[in-house]
Amino acid sequence: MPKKPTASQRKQPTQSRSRQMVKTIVDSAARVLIDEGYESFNTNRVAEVAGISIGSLYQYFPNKKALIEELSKQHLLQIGESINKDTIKLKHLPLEDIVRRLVRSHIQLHKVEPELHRILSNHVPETSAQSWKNELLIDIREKLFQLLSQHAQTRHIKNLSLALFIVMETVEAVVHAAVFEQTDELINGAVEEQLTRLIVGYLTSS
Amino acid sequence: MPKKPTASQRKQPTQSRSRQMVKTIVDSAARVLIDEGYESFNTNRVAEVAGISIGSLYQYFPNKKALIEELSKQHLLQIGESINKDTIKLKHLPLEDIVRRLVRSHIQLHKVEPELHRILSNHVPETSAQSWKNELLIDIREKLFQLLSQHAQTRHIKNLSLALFIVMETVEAVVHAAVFEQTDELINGAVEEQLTRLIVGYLTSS
DNA sequence: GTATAATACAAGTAATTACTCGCATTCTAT
DNA sequence: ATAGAATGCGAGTAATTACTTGTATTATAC
Repeated sequence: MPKKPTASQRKQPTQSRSRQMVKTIVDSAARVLIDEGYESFNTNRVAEVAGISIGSLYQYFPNKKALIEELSKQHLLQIGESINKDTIKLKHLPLEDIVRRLVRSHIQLHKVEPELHRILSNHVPETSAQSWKNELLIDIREKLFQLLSQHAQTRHIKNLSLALFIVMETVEAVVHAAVFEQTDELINGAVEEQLTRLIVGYLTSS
Repeated sequence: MPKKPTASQRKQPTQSRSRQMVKTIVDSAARVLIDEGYESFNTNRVAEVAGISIGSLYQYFPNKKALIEELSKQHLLQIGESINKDTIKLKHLPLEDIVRRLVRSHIQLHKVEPELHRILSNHVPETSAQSWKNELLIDIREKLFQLLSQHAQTRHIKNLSLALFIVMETVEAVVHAAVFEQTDELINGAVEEQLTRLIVGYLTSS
Protein backbone atom coordinates (compact mmCIF):
# COMPACT_ATOMS: atom_id res chain seq x y z
CA MET A 1 0.00 0.00 0.00
CA PRO A 2 2.46 2.75 1.01
CA LYS A 3 6.18 3.35 1.00
CA LYS A 4 8.44 0.39 1.22
CA PRO A 5 9.30 -0.79 4.73
CA THR A 6 12.70 0.07 6.08
CA ALA A 7 14.40 -3.26 6.48
CA SER A 8 16.47 -1.94 9.34
CA GLN A 9 16.12 -2.77 12.97
CA ARG A 10 14.52 -0.40 15.40
CA LYS A 11 15.53 1.00 18.72
CA GLN A 12 15.88 -1.26 21.72
CA PRO A 13 13.82 0.04 24.64
CA THR A 14 16.07 0.94 27.54
CA GLN A 15 13.93 2.97 29.90
CA SER A 16 11.24 1.11 31.78
CA ARG A 17 8.65 3.38 30.23
CA SER A 18 9.49 2.13 26.77
CA ARG A 19 9.87 -1.47 27.85
CA GLN A 20 6.34 -1.30 29.14
CA MET A 21 5.24 0.19 25.87
CA VAL A 22 6.68 -2.66 23.85
CA LYS A 23 4.78 -5.11 26.02
CA THR A 24 1.58 -3.17 25.56
CA ILE A 25 2.05 -3.13 21.81
CA VAL A 26 2.62 -6.86 21.61
CA ASP A 27 -0.34 -7.61 23.83
CA SER A 28 -2.57 -5.38 21.78
CA ALA A 29 -1.37 -6.99 18.60
CA ALA A 30 -2.51 -10.32 19.99
CA ARG A 31 -5.83 -8.85 21.03
CA VAL A 32 -6.48 -7.41 17.60
CA LEU A 33 -5.59 -10.69 15.93
CA ILE A 34 -7.90 -12.60 18.25
CA ASP A 35 -10.82 -10.22 18.24
CA GLU A 36 -10.75 -8.92 14.70
CA GLY A 37 -8.92 -11.53 12.67
CA TYR A 38 -5.91 -11.40 10.44
CA GLU A 39 -7.59 -9.59 7.59
CA SER A 40 -8.44 -6.60 9.72
CA PHE A 41 -5.14 -6.62 11.54
CA ASN A 42 -3.29 -3.39 10.82
CA THR A 43 -0.72 -1.31 12.57
CA ASN A 44 -2.94 1.72 13.02
CA ARG A 45 -5.53 -0.42 14.76
CA VAL A 46 -2.93 -2.01 17.02
CA ALA A 47 -1.70 1.41 18.08
CA GLU A 48 -5.24 2.52 18.73
CA VAL A 49 -6.06 -0.52 20.85
CA ALA A 50 -2.77 -0.13 22.69
CA GLY A 51 -3.69 3.49 23.33
CA ILE A 52 -0.42 4.74 21.90
CA SER A 53 0.69 6.58 18.83
CA ILE A 54 1.37 4.89 15.53
CA GLY A 55 4.71 6.64 15.50
CA SER A 56 5.69 4.98 18.74
CA LEU A 57 4.85 1.60 17.34
CA TYR A 58 7.20 2.09 14.44
CA GLN A 59 9.91 3.13 16.83
CA TYR A 60 10.14 -0.46 18.04
CA PHE A 61 8.82 -2.52 15.17
CA PRO A 62 10.16 -1.89 11.67
CA ASN A 63 7.01 -3.15 10.00
CA LYS A 64 3.79 -5.03 10.41
CA LYS A 65 5.43 -8.38 9.79
CA ALA A 66 7.73 -7.88 12.76
CA LEU A 67 4.75 -7.67 15.08
CA ILE A 68 3.37 -10.98 13.96
CA GLU A 69 6.77 -12.57 14.07
CA GLU A 70 7.26 -11.45 17.64
CA LEU A 71 4.03 -13.17 18.64
CA SER A 72 4.99 -16.32 16.81
CA LYS A 73 8.41 -16.32 18.39
CA GLN A 74 6.93 -16.01 21.85
CA HIS A 75 4.68 -18.96 21.20
CA LEU A 76 7.50 -21.18 20.01
CA LEU A 77 9.62 -20.19 22.98
CA GLN A 78 6.71 -21.06 25.23
CA ILE A 79 6.53 -24.52 23.70
CA GLY A 80 10.25 -24.96 24.19
CA GLU A 81 9.92 -23.95 27.82
CA SER A 82 7.11 -26.37 28.37
CA ILE A 83 9.15 -29.21 26.92
CA ASN A 84 12.08 -28.31 29.14
CA LYS A 85 9.94 -28.51 32.24
CA ASP A 86 8.43 -31.81 31.21
CA THR A 87 11.84 -33.21 30.40
CA ILE A 88 13.08 -32.66 33.91
CA LYS A 89 10.12 -34.41 35.42
CA LEU A 90 9.83 -37.25 32.96
CA LYS A 91 13.28 -38.22 31.83
CA HIS A 92 13.23 -41.60 33.49
CA LEU A 93 9.62 -42.59 33.10
CA PRO A 94 8.27 -45.07 30.55
CA LEU A 95 7.80 -43.82 27.01
CA GLU A 96 4.04 -43.78 27.26
CA ASP A 97 4.11 -41.48 30.28
CA ILE A 98 6.44 -39.11 28.50
CA VAL A 99 4.36 -38.92 25.38
CA ARG A 100 1.13 -38.49 27.28
CA ARG A 101 2.56 -35.66 29.28
CA LEU A 102 3.99 -33.91 26.24
CA VAL A 103 0.68 -34.18 24.47
CA ARG A 104 -1.20 -32.92 27.50
CA SER A 105 1.11 -29.96 27.89
CA HIS A 106 0.76 -29.08 24.27
CA ILE A 107 -3.00 -29.18 24.45
CA GLN A 108 -2.93 -27.11 27.61
CA LEU A 109 -0.80 -24.52 25.90
CA HIS A 110 -3.26 -24.22 23.06
CA LYS A 111 -6.38 -24.02 25.16
CA VAL A 112 -5.66 -20.41 25.96
CA GLU A 113 -6.42 -18.22 22.98
CA PRO A 114 -6.71 -21.05 20.45
CA GLU A 115 -7.76 -18.57 17.80
CA LEU A 116 -4.46 -16.77 18.14
CA HIS A 117 -2.45 -19.91 17.61
CA ARG A 118 -4.48 -20.88 14.61
CA ILE A 119 -3.97 -17.52 12.99
CA LEU A 120 -0.27 -17.52 13.75
CA SER A 121 0.34 -20.97 12.36
CA ASN A 122 -1.50 -20.02 9.20
CA HIS A 123 -0.13 -16.59 8.55
CA VAL A 124 3.43 -16.38 9.72
CA PRO A 125 5.20 -18.67 7.25
CA GLU A 126 4.11 -16.54 4.32
CA THR A 127 6.96 -14.21 4.90
CA SER A 128 10.00 -15.69 6.59
CA ALA A 129 9.95 -19.44 6.36
CA GLN A 130 13.56 -18.58 6.94
CA SER A 131 16.08 -18.39 9.67
CA TRP A 132 14.75 -17.67 13.12
CA LYS A 133 11.62 -19.74 12.91
CA ASN A 134 13.53 -22.70 11.62
CA GLU A 135 16.09 -22.32 14.35
CA LEU A 136 13.46 -22.42 17.04
CA LEU A 137 11.82 -25.44 15.44
CA ILE A 138 15.13 -27.23 15.18
CA ASP A 139 15.80 -26.41 18.79
CA ILE A 140 12.50 -27.99 19.78
CA ARG A 141 13.18 -31.01 17.64
CA GLU A 142 16.56 -31.32 19.32
CA LYS A 143 15.03 -31.33 22.77
CA LEU A 144 12.58 -34.02 21.80
CA PHE A 145 15.32 -36.01 20.14
CA GLN A 146 17.34 -36.01 23.35
CA LEU A 147 14.36 -36.98 25.43
CA LEU A 148 13.24 -39.81 23.21
CA SER A 149 16.45 -41.20 21.82
CA GLN A 150 17.64 -42.52 25.17
CA HIS A 151 14.62 -44.70 25.52
CA ALA A 152 15.25 -48.32 24.82
CA GLN A 153 11.98 -48.69 23.01
CA THR A 154 12.98 -46.22 20.35
CA ARG A 155 16.37 -47.78 19.70
CA HIS A 156 15.06 -49.85 16.85
CA ILE A 157 13.93 -46.83 14.87
CA LYS A 158 16.17 -46.42 11.87
CA ASN A 159 15.41 -42.80 11.23
CA LEU A 160 14.37 -41.08 14.42
CA SER A 161 14.60 -37.67 12.78
CA LEU A 162 12.02 -38.59 10.20
CA ALA A 163 9.85 -40.12 12.88
CA LEU A 164 10.08 -36.94 14.92
CA PHE A 165 9.21 -34.83 11.92
CA ILE A 166 6.07 -36.86 11.44
CA VAL A 167 5.18 -36.89 15.11
CA MET A 168 5.62 -33.15 15.48
CA GLU A 169 3.50 -32.32 12.48
CA THR A 170 0.87 -34.73 13.67
CA VAL A 171 0.58 -33.38 17.18
CA GLU A 172 0.57 -29.80 16.01
CA ALA A 173 -2.15 -30.40 13.44
CA VAL A 174 -4.43 -32.51 15.58
CA VAL A 175 -4.18 -30.22 18.57
CA HIS A 176 -4.85 -27.16 16.46
CA ALA A 177 -7.82 -28.77 14.82
CA ALA A 178 -9.25 -30.13 18.06
CA VAL A 179 -8.79 -26.91 19.94
CA PHE A 180 -10.31 -24.96 17.12
CA GLU A 181 -13.34 -27.18 16.81
CA GLN A 182 -13.84 -27.09 20.58
CA THR A 183 -14.92 -30.71 20.52
CA ASP A 184 -16.19 -32.50 23.59
CA GLU A 185 -13.44 -35.00 23.04
CA LEU A 186 -10.95 -32.32 23.87
CA ILE A 187 -12.58 -31.60 27.19
CA ASN A 188 -12.99 -35.16 28.33
CA GLY A 189 -9.46 -36.07 27.35
CA ALA A 190 -10.23 -38.40 24.50
CA VAL A 191 -8.02 -36.49 22.11
CA GLU A 192 -5.12 -36.70 24.53
CA GLU A 193 -5.77 -40.39 24.89
CA GLN A 194 -5.95 -41.13 21.18
CA LEU A 195 -2.99 -38.98 20.24
CA THR A 196 -0.90 -40.68 22.86
CA ARG A 197 -1.92 -44.09 21.62
CA LEU A 198 -1.21 -43.10 18.04
CA ILE A 199 2.28 -41.89 18.78
CA VAL A 200 3.37 -44.50 21.26
CA GLY A 201 2.17 -47.17 18.88
CA TYR A 202 4.16 -45.62 16.10
CA LEU A 203 7.34 -45.21 18.12
CA THR A 204 7.32 -48.71 19.57
CA SER A 205 6.22 -50.82 16.63
CA SER A 206 8.66 -52.55 14.30
CA MET B 1 -9.89 -0.88 0.57
CA PRO B 2 -12.95 0.06 -1.54
CA LYS B 3 -16.70 -0.29 -1.45
CA LYS B 4 -18.21 -3.25 0.30
CA PRO B 5 -18.61 -6.39 -1.77
CA THR B 6 -22.03 -7.25 -3.07
CA ALA B 7 -22.88 -10.49 -1.34
CA SER B 8 -25.02 -11.57 -4.27
CA GLN B 9 -24.22 -14.25 -6.79
CA ARG B 10 -23.05 -13.45 -10.27
CA LYS B 11 -24.12 -14.52 -13.70
CA GLN B 12 -23.77 -18.12 -14.75
CA PRO B 13 -21.84 -18.40 -18.01
CA THR B 14 -24.05 -19.87 -20.72
CA GLN B 15 -22.23 -19.26 -23.96
CA SER B 16 -19.07 -21.27 -24.57
CA ARG B 17 -17.12 -18.06 -24.88
CA SER B 18 -17.89 -17.13 -21.31
CA ARG B 19 -17.43 -20.63 -19.98
CA GLN B 20 -13.94 -20.55 -21.39
CA MET B 21 -13.39 -17.20 -19.75
CA VAL B 22 -14.33 -18.50 -16.32
CA LYS B 23 -11.82 -21.30 -16.74
CA THR B 24 -9.15 -18.84 -17.76
CA ILE B 25 -9.87 -16.70 -14.73
CA VAL B 26 -9.65 -19.58 -12.31
CA ASP B 27 -6.44 -20.86 -13.87
CA SER B 28 -4.89 -17.43 -13.71
CA ALA B 29 -5.94 -17.06 -10.10
CA ALA B 30 -4.01 -20.23 -9.33
CA ARG B 31 -1.01 -18.99 -11.27
CA VAL B 32 -0.94 -15.70 -9.44
CA LEU B 33 -1.21 -17.44 -6.08
CA ILE B 34 1.62 -19.80 -6.97
CA ASP B 35 3.95 -17.32 -8.60
CA GLU B 36 3.35 -14.22 -6.53
CA GLY B 37 1.99 -15.45 -3.21
CA TYR B 38 -1.14 -14.70 -1.27
CA GLU B 39 -0.08 -11.24 -0.18
CA SER B 40 0.24 -9.97 -3.72
CA PHE B 41 -2.84 -11.78 -4.93
CA ASN B 42 -5.37 -9.23 -6.15
CA THR B 43 -8.21 -9.21 -8.62
CA ASN B 44 -6.66 -6.65 -10.92
CA ARG B 45 -3.57 -8.79 -11.24
CA VAL B 46 -5.59 -11.91 -11.92
CA ALA B 47 -7.44 -10.15 -14.70
CA GLU B 48 -4.18 -8.92 -16.15
CA VAL B 49 -2.59 -12.37 -16.10
CA ALA B 50 -5.74 -13.85 -17.57
CA GLY B 51 -5.58 -11.27 -20.30
CA ILE B 52 -9.14 -10.13 -19.67
CA SER B 53 -10.83 -7.11 -18.20
CA ILE B 54 -11.35 -6.61 -14.51
CA GLY B 55 -15.00 -5.95 -15.27
CA SER B 56 -15.36 -9.37 -16.82
CA LEU B 57 -13.91 -10.98 -13.75
CA TYR B 58 -16.52 -9.37 -11.55
CA GLN B 59 -19.23 -10.57 -13.87
CA TYR B 60 -18.58 -14.11 -12.71
CA PHE B 61 -17.07 -13.73 -9.26
CA PRO B 62 -18.74 -11.47 -6.72
CA ASN B 63 -15.51 -10.77 -4.88
CA LYS B 64 -11.96 -11.78 -4.33
CA LYS B 65 -12.89 -14.37 -1.73
CA ALA B 66 -15.01 -16.22 -4.24
CA LEU B 67 -12.00 -16.79 -6.45
CA ILE B 68 -10.01 -18.40 -3.68
CA GLU B 69 -12.97 -20.44 -2.57
CA GLU B 70 -13.44 -21.77 -6.06
CA LEU B 71 -9.86 -23.02 -6.09
CA SER B 72 -10.26 -24.58 -2.67
CA LYS B 73 -13.48 -26.25 -3.70
CA GLN B 74 -11.87 -27.75 -6.78
CA HIS B 75 -9.09 -29.16 -4.67
CA LEU B 76 -11.44 -30.78 -2.18
CA LEU B 77 -13.52 -32.22 -5.00
CA GLN B 78 -10.34 -33.62 -6.51
CA ILE B 79 -9.53 -35.36 -3.25
CA GLY B 80 -13.04 -36.78 -3.10
CA GLU B 81 -12.70 -38.06 -6.66
CA SER B 82 -9.39 -39.67 -5.87
CA ILE B 83 -10.87 -41.48 -2.89
CA ASN B 84 -13.77 -42.70 -4.99
CA LYS B 85 -11.43 -44.23 -7.53
CA ASP B 86 -9.34 -45.87 -4.86
CA THR B 87 -12.42 -47.21 -3.13
CA ILE B 88 -13.53 -49.09 -6.20
CA LYS B 89 -10.16 -50.75 -6.61
CA LEU B 90 -9.45 -51.46 -2.96
CA LYS B 91 -12.69 -52.25 -1.24
CA HIS B 92 -11.80 -55.86 -0.56
CA LEU B 93 -8.11 -55.65 0.06
CA PRO B 94 -6.44 -55.78 3.48
CA LEU B 95 -6.48 -52.63 5.56
CA GLU B 96 -2.80 -51.95 5.07
CA ASP B 97 -3.14 -51.94 1.30
CA ILE B 98 -6.04 -49.54 1.49
CA VAL B 99 -4.27 -47.12 3.75
CA ARG B 100 -1.07 -47.21 1.75
CA ARG B 101 -2.92 -46.49 -1.43
CA LEU B 102 -4.91 -43.63 0.08
CA VAL B 103 -1.74 -42.11 1.43
CA ARG B 104 0.03 -42.51 -1.89
CA SER B 105 -2.81 -40.91 -3.79
CA HIS B 106 -2.92 -38.03 -1.41
CA ILE B 107 0.78 -37.41 -1.76
CA GLN B 108 0.50 -37.69 -5.52
CA LEU B 109 -2.25 -35.09 -5.55
CA HIS B 110 -0.11 -32.66 -3.60
CA LYS B 111 3.04 -33.12 -5.63
CA VAL B 112 1.63 -30.93 -8.36
CA GLU B 113 1.70 -27.31 -7.33
CA PRO B 114 2.42 -27.94 -3.66
CA GLU B 115 2.72 -24.22 -3.05
CA LEU B 116 -0.86 -23.72 -4.16
CA HIS B 117 -2.18 -26.27 -1.73
CA ARG B 118 -0.22 -24.83 1.10
CA ILE B 119 -1.53 -21.36 0.45
CA LEU B 120 -5.08 -22.60 0.10
CA SER B 121 -5.04 -24.59 3.30
CA ASN B 122 -3.66 -21.61 5.15
CA HIS B 123 -5.75 -18.83 3.77
CA VAL B 124 -9.18 -20.10 2.95
CA PRO B 125 -10.59 -20.82 6.41
CA GLU B 126 -10.16 -17.21 7.42
CA THR B 127 -13.37 -16.35 5.71
CA SER B 128 -15.94 -19.11 5.55
CA ALA B 129 -15.08 -21.87 7.95
CA GLN B 130 -18.74 -22.32 7.25
CA SER B 131 -21.08 -24.31 5.11
CA TRP B 132 -19.72 -25.50 1.81
CA LYS B 133 -16.25 -26.36 2.98
CA ASN B 134 -17.59 -28.30 5.90
CA GLU B 135 -19.98 -30.14 3.65
CA LEU B 136 -17.19 -31.25 1.36
CA LEU B 137 -15.07 -32.33 4.31
CA ILE B 138 -17.96 -34.26 5.81
CA ASP B 139 -18.52 -35.89 2.48
CA ILE B 140 -14.91 -37.02 2.37
CA ARG B 141 -15.07 -38.25 5.94
CA GLU B 142 -18.19 -40.19 4.99
CA LYS B 143 -16.45 -41.91 2.11
CA LEU B 144 -13.56 -42.94 4.31
CA PHE B 145 -15.93 -44.08 7.01
CA GLN B 146 -17.68 -46.37 4.58
CA LEU B 147 -14.42 -47.73 3.25
CA LEU B 148 -12.90 -48.42 6.65
CA SER B 149 -15.84 -49.36 8.80
CA GLN B 150 -16.50 -52.60 6.97
CA HIS B 151 -13.06 -53.87 7.76
CA ALA B 152 -12.95 -56.39 10.51
CA GLN B 153 -9.80 -54.94 11.95
CA THR B 154 -11.48 -51.66 12.69
CA ARG B 155 -14.49 -53.22 14.39
CA HIS B 156 -12.99 -52.88 17.81
CA ILE B 157 -12.65 -49.13 17.54
CA LYS B 158 -15.11 -47.49 19.87
CA ASN B 159 -15.19 -44.13 18.19
CA LEU B 160 -14.33 -44.45 14.54
CA SER B 161 -15.38 -40.88 13.87
CA LEU B 162 -12.86 -39.53 16.30
CA ALA B 163 -10.23 -41.84 14.89
CA LEU B 164 -10.99 -40.62 11.40
CA PHE B 165 -10.79 -37.03 12.50
CA ILE B 166 -7.34 -37.66 13.86
CA VAL B 167 -6.19 -39.64 10.86
CA MET B 168 -7.39 -37.05 8.39
CA GLU B 169 -5.74 -34.19 10.16
CA THR B 170 -2.56 -36.20 10.45
CA VAL B 171 -2.32 -37.16 6.81
CA GLU B 172 -3.15 -33.67 5.63
CA ALA B 173 -0.55 -32.05 7.86
CA VAL B 174 2.28 -34.48 7.23
CA VAL B 175 1.75 -34.50 3.49
CA HIS B 176 1.60 -30.73 3.33
CA ALA B 177 4.74 -30.39 5.39
CA ALA B 178 6.65 -33.06 3.49
CA VAL B 179 5.64 -31.75 0.11
CA PHE B 180 6.51 -28.25 1.14
CA GLU B 181 9.93 -29.17 2.44
CA GLN B 182 10.65 -31.21 -0.67
CA THR B 183 12.47 -33.77 1.42
CA ASP B 184 14.28 -36.70 -0.08
CA GLU B 185 12.10 -38.91 2.03
CA LEU B 186 9.17 -37.83 -0.03
CA ILE B 187 10.83 -38.89 -3.24
CA ASN B 188 12.05 -42.26 -2.08
CA GLY B 189 8.73 -43.14 -0.52
CA ALA B 190 9.79 -43.11 3.10
CA VAL B 191 7.08 -40.67 4.06
CA GLU B 192 4.47 -42.87 2.45
CA GLU B 193 5.90 -45.83 4.29
CA GLN B 194 5.97 -44.17 7.69
CA LEU B 195 2.57 -42.56 7.39
CA THR B 196 1.07 -45.88 6.44
CA ARG B 197 2.69 -47.60 9.37
CA LEU B 198 1.54 -44.85 11.73
CA ILE B 199 -2.07 -45.10 10.65
CA VAL B 200 -2.39 -48.83 10.28
CA GLY B 201 -0.83 -49.25 13.68
CA TYR B 202 -3.30 -46.82 15.14
CA LEU B 203 -6.33 -48.38 13.51
CA THR B 204 -5.46 -51.96 14.40
CA SER B 205 -4.12 -51.63 17.92
CA SER B 206 -6.10 -52.27 21.12
C1' DG C 1 -31.73 -8.34 -41.00
C1' DT C 2 -32.94 -6.63 -36.76
C1' DA C 3 -34.03 -6.64 -31.92
C1' DT C 4 -32.53 -8.30 -27.73
C1' DA C 5 -29.74 -10.54 -24.63
C1' DA C 6 -25.22 -11.91 -23.29
C1' DT C 7 -20.68 -10.81 -22.91
C1' DA C 8 -16.62 -7.93 -22.71
C1' DC C 9 -14.19 -3.77 -21.75
C1' DA C 10 -11.43 -0.42 -18.71
C1' DA C 11 -11.32 4.18 -16.84
C1' DG C 12 -12.48 5.76 -12.67
C1' DT C 13 -13.65 5.92 -7.46
C1' DA C 14 -13.56 5.48 -2.76
C1' DA C 15 -11.50 3.41 0.87
C1' DT C 16 -7.89 1.48 3.24
C1' DT C 17 -3.43 1.40 5.26
C1' DA C 18 1.79 0.97 5.91
C1' DC C 19 4.88 4.07 7.12
C1' DT C 20 7.42 9.00 7.72
C1' DC C 21 8.69 13.22 9.70
C1' DG C 22 8.88 17.20 12.41
C1' DC C 23 7.73 18.57 16.75
C1' DA C 24 6.59 17.91 21.87
C1' DT C 25 7.46 15.80 26.13
C1' DT C 26 10.00 13.25 29.62
C1' DC C 27 13.91 11.09 31.29
C1' DT C 28 19.12 10.80 32.77
C1' DA C 29 23.42 12.50 33.97
C1' DT C 30 26.27 15.94 35.59
C1' DA D 1 19.29 23.21 36.81
C1' DT D 2 20.27 22.21 32.23
C1' DA D 3 21.93 19.78 28.14
C1' DG D 4 21.17 16.14 25.48
C1' DA D 5 19.27 11.77 24.79
C1' DA D 6 15.37 8.90 24.72
C1' DT D 7 10.76 8.56 24.07
C1' DG D 8 6.27 9.86 22.46
C1' DC D 9 3.07 12.04 19.37
C1' DG D 10 -0.28 12.05 15.19
C1' DA D 11 -1.36 14.60 11.02
C1' DG D 12 -0.08 13.68 6.64
C1' DT D 13 1.35 10.95 2.32
C1' DA D 14 1.77 7.84 -1.19
C1' DA D 15 0.44 3.64 -2.73
C1' DT D 16 -2.49 -0.02 -3.29
C1' DT D 17 -6.68 -2.21 -4.57
C1' DA D 18 -11.62 -4.05 -4.42
C1' DC D 19 -15.25 -3.02 -6.96
C1' DT D 20 -18.76 -0.01 -10.10
C1' DT D 21 -20.58 1.80 -14.03
C1' DG D 22 -21.37 3.27 -18.63
C1' DT D 23 -20.25 1.88 -23.03
C1' DA D 24 -18.84 -1.19 -26.78
C1' DT D 25 -18.90 -5.65 -28.97
C1' DT D 26 -20.63 -10.20 -30.08
C1' DA D 27 -23.92 -13.84 -30.10
C1' DT D 28 -28.81 -15.63 -30.49
C1' DA D 29 -33.68 -15.64 -31.79
C1' DC D 30 -37.10 -14.53 -34.97
